[in-house]
Amino acid sequence: MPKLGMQPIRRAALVKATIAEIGEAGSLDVTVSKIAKRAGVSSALAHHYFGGKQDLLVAAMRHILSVYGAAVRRALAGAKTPRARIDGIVAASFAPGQFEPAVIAAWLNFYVQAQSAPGARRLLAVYQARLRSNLVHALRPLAGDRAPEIAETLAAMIDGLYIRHALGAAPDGQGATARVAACLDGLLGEGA
Amino acid sequence: MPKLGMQPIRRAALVKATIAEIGEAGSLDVTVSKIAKRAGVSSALAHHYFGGKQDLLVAAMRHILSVYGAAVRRALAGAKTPRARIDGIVAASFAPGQFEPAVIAAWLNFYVQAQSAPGARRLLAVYQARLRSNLVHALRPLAGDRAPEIAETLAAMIDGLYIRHALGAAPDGQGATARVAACLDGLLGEGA
DNA sequence: ACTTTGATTGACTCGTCAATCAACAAAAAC
DNA sequence: GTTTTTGTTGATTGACGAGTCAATCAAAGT
Repeated sequence: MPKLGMQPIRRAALVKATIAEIGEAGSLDVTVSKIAKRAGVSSALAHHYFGGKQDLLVAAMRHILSVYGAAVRRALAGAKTPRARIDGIVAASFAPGQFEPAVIAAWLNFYVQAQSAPGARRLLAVYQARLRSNLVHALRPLAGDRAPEIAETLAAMIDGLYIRHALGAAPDGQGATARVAACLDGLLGEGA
Repeated sequence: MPKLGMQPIRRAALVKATIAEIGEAGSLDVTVSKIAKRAGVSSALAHHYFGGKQDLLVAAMRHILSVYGAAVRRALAGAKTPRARIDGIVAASFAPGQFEPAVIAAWLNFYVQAQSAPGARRLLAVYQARLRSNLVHALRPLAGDRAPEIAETLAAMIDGLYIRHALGAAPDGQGATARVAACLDGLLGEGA
């Protein structure tokens, strides 16, 4: 079987298996052996393609974030009006895919990691900055100078609603979108 | 040295040490030995007073939540107007004590635990329900029928802003209180 | 004095897991 | 046809950590 060009295939499989394992465990307390077994290889191979357990976990987190980033970009591409841009960002953040157990587990553990792991903190900062930038850009025509602070408020609402829906009874984002919209209307309604 | 009535003292010391250790590690990946050493006792004693590591961690989480609950209750006691009640809840949620590294670590890991540990999930549900109840009660005179949904929105904002401040550059809650107030004004401003 | 009882520990067991290594298989290169 | 490169694993190691236990110590009760 050992054909050429296995590297990217194995890496992808291992990352996928890592995410699945994290989702099943709910935490980063996963073993390399279990991951490797799920990917259909030996644990030694996981160490071969990734330096060690840490690198595997980082790669998994990075993959999750890149998927989310791509969804946001896709949502923004098809939006013409400022309001549609905001709605797109919100919709992407509350898309069904974001509420898969593995994705929820990844995000929550990412927050935990961001406390102490400089790499994770930096990555989180990048994604938060990008989100804020997108929101400010969309809000500028609607709110003028108040765009930055409203963006911060919306970003916090997105995070807060996500966690509440992720850990609450409703396993999807139903209602969250409407709640953000109502809040935005309220904030835009009152003049400077 | 072995006097009588050491049980509560040791338990308290062990809980305190556990929280400190969690704060230092940033995660629940702490060893009983380290905790016991920090509390000035042997690891065997930790197993003696608590059944095992799990119980120790649960006790620590429970303590953190009870401290927060007490702070909220204290804030509500000295508030007379509905608006003062809301401000009190918000102020308690963003009090300096809530942003100590150990407390932040506890909350973030509590979210992680709530995914899969039924006990943690139940505890979280209780505290969220209590927060929502307090908010609805305070909002009723101000918003009438819309109190429940506005409460949900405020609760999400509190959670979201907390996480952003906990993991962001600002290690305190400065600005968060004002942002909640502005959002609330917006939501109350527009009629049904 | 003697016994019971709570407090306390050091030493030990047992399991787990990350990481390493030597070796083997298959394809490619020469 | 040999050598090199790439893919792959089983077995092993070394460390670490949770939980147990028998034994010790000091006070309180009788």
